[in-house]
Formats: sequence, structure tokens, C-alpha cells
Amino acid sequence: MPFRPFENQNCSIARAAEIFTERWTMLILRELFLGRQRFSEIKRNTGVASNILSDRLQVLVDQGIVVRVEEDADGQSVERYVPTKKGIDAQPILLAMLSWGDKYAAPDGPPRVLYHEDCGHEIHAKVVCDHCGGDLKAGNTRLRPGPGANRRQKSAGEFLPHR
Amino acid sequence: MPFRPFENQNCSIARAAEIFTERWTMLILRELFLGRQRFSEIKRNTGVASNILSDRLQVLVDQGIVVRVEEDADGQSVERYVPTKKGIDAQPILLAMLSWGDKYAAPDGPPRVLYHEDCGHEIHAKVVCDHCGGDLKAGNTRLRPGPGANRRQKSAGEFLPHR
DNA sequence: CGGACTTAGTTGCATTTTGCAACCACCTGT
DNA sequence: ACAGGTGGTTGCAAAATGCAACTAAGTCCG
Repeated sequence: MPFRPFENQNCSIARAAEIFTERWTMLILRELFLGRQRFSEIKRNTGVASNILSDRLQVLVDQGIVVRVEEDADGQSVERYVPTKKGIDAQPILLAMLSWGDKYAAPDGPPRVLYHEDCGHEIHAKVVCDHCGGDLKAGNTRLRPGPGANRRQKSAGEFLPHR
Repeated sequence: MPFRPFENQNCSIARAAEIFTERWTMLILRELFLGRQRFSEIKRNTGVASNILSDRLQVLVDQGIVVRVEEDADGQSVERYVPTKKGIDAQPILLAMLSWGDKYAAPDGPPRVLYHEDCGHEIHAKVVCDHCGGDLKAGNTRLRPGPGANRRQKSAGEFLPHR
């Protein structure tokens, strides 16, 4: 019986959080994006218990975030869990955590640095406006009720994301 | 006695996840960024139990992500939990979840839409290279060991974040 | 062929974390 | 004085997690 503490919130953050803030899930996705996509690799590299890993992978498969594929590598059949487009689109969440962790929780400097193939440079992920390309910062964004807002959200009107 | 399942991983994603993937923490931060910073407001809007809310706020304060301030609003003293710079720098994580949720978990359209004050447009958060401004996608980034890498990470060399 | 080893899990039980309801101290308005 | 709100704390039950043991299938080695 799955538990859905956020289910009656009409909120995209809540709905994403419901999946991605389950314990171990971000670490599992890190492994998948690093190309370590086999059950035993994930288990070894994260330290997650096998029953939990089994459960989390099942959730990700059920949500269409990863698919379980059986490949044939030199005569042996191996299982891989590979991210779908829906999963790949969650990479910004990982990158945002990576950036924050590098800045605030890496006493000896970043354990890993990210390189951008297109320009060859070491990068730090940055969140911008997809329309004008300008920085998105605490002070320069507003939230307004959208098409999917419920009555309460509509009447609440506009918010500043931060004050 | 706090529980630290990720503590022996030299990984910035793990260290960020340890804080931000605790249950309710993302919803609490959402409230704080929406300007609803009082204990009772957060409780009402998220539905979190008061003992849990108390615990999570304490963790955020201990980590220096928010500060508890006592303000004087027309004669009444009210407590507010307000994000520090360290907290505001976590906004990209929220925005990334918001984008993903709007795209994949908003059957009636986004409950809220984000507007960029600088250009006046409705926006979707996008993650880019801070050097050249190009998109960061699954296929065009690489991770290499950084200054804080441990021996095992150094010897592992370069990874593709996704294949 | 038998035995040891690896992979991909499942099962059962103990420990931790969470949810819930009740309670408390303090403040404010009537 | 008393009702109601704020900002919590406490105790107990329910759920999630961690751990070790186990299974089933396939591989490697002699």
C-alpha cells in the first residue's frame, strides 16, 4: 500500500517531490545517469538495500521514468534500467542538487566537475528564463494561477516566490 | 538521533539529497519561497503534522538554510522562518521540480505559471551552461573527477552522465 | 557432471521514521 | 473570565526502512 502524503495538493512541486524525494531515488537516478544501470552496480555504488532498490526501481518503471531492458552482451543476457525521456527530463533536478552540494557541502572542493561538450568548459548548472535567457533569481520571478489552478489558488492571485 | 544513510558518499548530489529529500522539506521550502513563512501558515498549506514541521524547520535552521526571526507586526510579535542565501540558492531545485511536474504531472495544465519580471514573459525554468549559455542536455555533458574526489573516484576517470 | 560464484531479486523480522491526537503555555480580543 | 489562535511538545500507533537470510537461474571451472 503506497503512501501519498502530497496527493491532494494541486501543485507541480508536490507531485514531482512525491516521486523524487523518496529515500534513495535521487542516488539511484545519479547511478543511471552515470551509466551504471544494472541492479548490482546500483546496489554496490549507493549502498541501498536490495528490497528497497527493488521497490524504487519498480516505482520508476511504473511512472515511465525508466524502462527495464534485457540486453544481450556477449552471449549473456543482462538487465539494464535506462531512463526514458521523462526520466532524462528530470536531470535538471539532479544538476540543481549537484550545484548546491558543490557550493555548500563540498569541503575539499567538488568531488566531480561537470564539463560541457559543446563548449569544452567546466560548468556550473544555472537556471534561466527560457524566453529571454536572463537569470532566474529569488527577486525577479512571480507565480500566477495557471490553467490548472483550483478555485482557492485562483482567488489567491499572484504571489512573489520570495520576500 | 538523526539518520544519515548517505553520509559516507563523497558526492554533492548525495549531500544535497540528504537535506532536501527528507519528507515534507520541499513543500516547506515552497511555502517559504511563496512568502508564507509562519509556522501555522506552513502547517495549514501543506498539511504536515506539527511535530514533523517542527523537526524539519529545526534541521533547516541548523543547516543555515533558513533563520527564525521574531518580527514585530503592529504590536504583535510573530515568528518567521526566512531563507538565507544558502536557502535561496536551493531555489533551482524547486524550479526544476516545478518544471518537471508541470510537464508530466499536471493533467489540467500547470496549477501555477511562473513569470519573469525582467522580461514580463511566462517562463519555464531551463538549465544551461553558465559559461556559454548553451543547453545542458543528457548527451552533451561529462563528469570528471574534481579536486575533492577520493582515490576511487580519481581512478574511475571520466563518465558520461548518460548513455 | 558437480560445486562455487554471480546476478537479480524476495521474505521475515527488528529498528526508525512518520502520523495523529491530545495537551500546554502564552497572547489577544470581547 | 473565557474563547480562540499561535507555536509548539509529548506519547502512542502505523508505516517505511534496514538487515540478514534465502531463492532461482545462469556461468565458470575443473
